[in-house]
Amino acid sequence: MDALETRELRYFVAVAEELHFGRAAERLGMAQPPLSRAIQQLERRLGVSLLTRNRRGVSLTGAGEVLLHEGRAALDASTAAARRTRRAGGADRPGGPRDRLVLAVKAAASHELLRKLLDAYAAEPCAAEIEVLPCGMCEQPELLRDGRADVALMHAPYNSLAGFDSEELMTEGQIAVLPAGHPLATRKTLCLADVGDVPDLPLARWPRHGTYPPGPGPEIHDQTQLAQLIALGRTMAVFPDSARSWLWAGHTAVPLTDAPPVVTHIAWPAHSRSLALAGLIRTAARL
Amino acid sequence: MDALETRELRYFVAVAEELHFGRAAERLGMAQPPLSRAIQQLERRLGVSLLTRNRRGVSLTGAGEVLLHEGRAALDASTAAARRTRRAGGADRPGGPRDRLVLAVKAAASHELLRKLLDAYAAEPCAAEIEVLPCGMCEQPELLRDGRADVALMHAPYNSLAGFDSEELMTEGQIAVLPAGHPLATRKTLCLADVGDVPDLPLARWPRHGTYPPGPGPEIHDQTQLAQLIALGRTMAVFPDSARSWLWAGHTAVPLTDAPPVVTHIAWPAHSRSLALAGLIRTAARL
DNA sequence: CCCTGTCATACCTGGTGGGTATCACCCAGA
DNA sequence: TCTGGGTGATACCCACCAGGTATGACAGGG
Repeated sequence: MDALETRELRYFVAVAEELHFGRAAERLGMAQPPLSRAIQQLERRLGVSLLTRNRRGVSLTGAGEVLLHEGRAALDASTAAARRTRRAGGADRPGGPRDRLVLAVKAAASHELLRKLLDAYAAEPCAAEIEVLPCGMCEQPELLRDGRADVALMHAPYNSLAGFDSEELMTEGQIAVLPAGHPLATRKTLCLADVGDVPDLPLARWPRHGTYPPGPGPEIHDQTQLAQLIALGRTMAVFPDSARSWLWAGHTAVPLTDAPPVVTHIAWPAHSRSLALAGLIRTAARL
Repeated sequence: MDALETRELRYFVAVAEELHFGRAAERLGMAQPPLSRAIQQLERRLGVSLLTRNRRGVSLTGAGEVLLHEGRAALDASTAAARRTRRAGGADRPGGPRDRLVLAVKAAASHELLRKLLDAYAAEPCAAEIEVLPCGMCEQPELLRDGRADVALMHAPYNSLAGFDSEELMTEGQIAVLPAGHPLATRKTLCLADVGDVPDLPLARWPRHGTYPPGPGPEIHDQTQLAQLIALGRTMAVFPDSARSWLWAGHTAVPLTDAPPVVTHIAWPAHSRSLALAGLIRTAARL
């Protein structure tokens, strides 16, 4: 049973995402006819039809959907192989560059825990060099899969730990971050029902994989913007307790009594076998 | 950051496993010179040296070890993409073949739980077809990774669930399976210390990924052979409680009081998005 | 009915993957 | 020290095929 060529996967994923041969070809930096032919050959090789070419455009068959998912995973694995190999390059020459780990952390996350972790790890004998890679609210899994990161701090239940190994580091409650002047801000505690549907303070919406969930709240793309909008009394947001560290003067934090606790994990690709990573995990587990 | 071509990975993995260009080329069905050149090109492309060609043979650098691991994973992902796409082929045509799931199960496992699961699932409306794939004692992860199976029954702590999603199905104790006439077989219970080092009954050894752990016991490669050797009084083995279902007349099972419990899980690749699979998992979780 | 936008087909070309022949090197053994 | 077997690297050649251009087939929309 033969593996698909990376080129075939790259082509198919482009077409499946664009649902348009011309645009896909442009994105791939090639002409449309060879792309059409390559997809046909792929379909013939697999003995399966992947796309239905109906009048005015293209759509995916069931098998096409499967190949889109699996193909993305395979491409990620392949680029991860290239990246991690490059990063490991030369690290075994004595006197060469030291082992190096890339740790993905939400840019918006509190840095208390992170600092503790980095300090504790740096004190270890023969610790590797840690490069901290700040990322968005839910892109750690992607970074781990395609090899841009080796290990990440994730927050259940916001991030899914599916497919990774992980260790639990910390559990905390959640707070509602409100404009200081708002009536709700005078309360000692709130529950989810209180904050879910406040007409003048619709919950801000974060993008998940590039698209925003529906709802009345404003669309947010970075934390400063959110902080601004809260201070202006336009929106509110729900965060883990440790978010108190970045609150502004115009903000008020009120504990949410019935919000699910947020659990910070350190997570890494399940098949990792690096000594440096094992050391970091051991350090983290001891915190 | 470009993904590596499948061909490059296949070549490198072959060389890294054989540590010999000639044999690797033979295994790949090609001549040695183009293989040498391809590996050189790969090293140049990555800007990293992967192999040290010393006198009399080849060995892996640190980066080479990384690429061997990551490359295997990428190749598995790629063949999984091909296999799963082929399997999904045509399943969306009305009247075409139904959706089909491949369930990997240890050939030696008791079939009580499996039968319950299959019966319950078959009763579901619009259940997919389940193909049961019997496998060895620890190859389920491999089958899931390279797409030969979609879902598996695994036994913690014998199988590692790392990298998969899973649901717990059943917990059971363990027993020692002994020759009926042996003095130990008269005991009501045993503990691990009792069975670990019996001079005339060394524990049988199972292969793990093709190699046998060291020890005095006989090397086993299938369950019938093991049953035979136990009945002959040459060895003993430790199994989950449900293994009682295949005991022979000449065997005696004695509960182990301090052996870790064996937890049967249903496990599947973390990124799966198939409706049929979701149905099977729901059924399993309700058992 | 033509025009436009889409994907497929036909045909050509250059790059490259793979083959054969051979070299360079290292160690073993006489 | 010479020689021979076994290793990976180099030189060179060829055929195939990935990719390009030009064009066709077909469906809607004005």
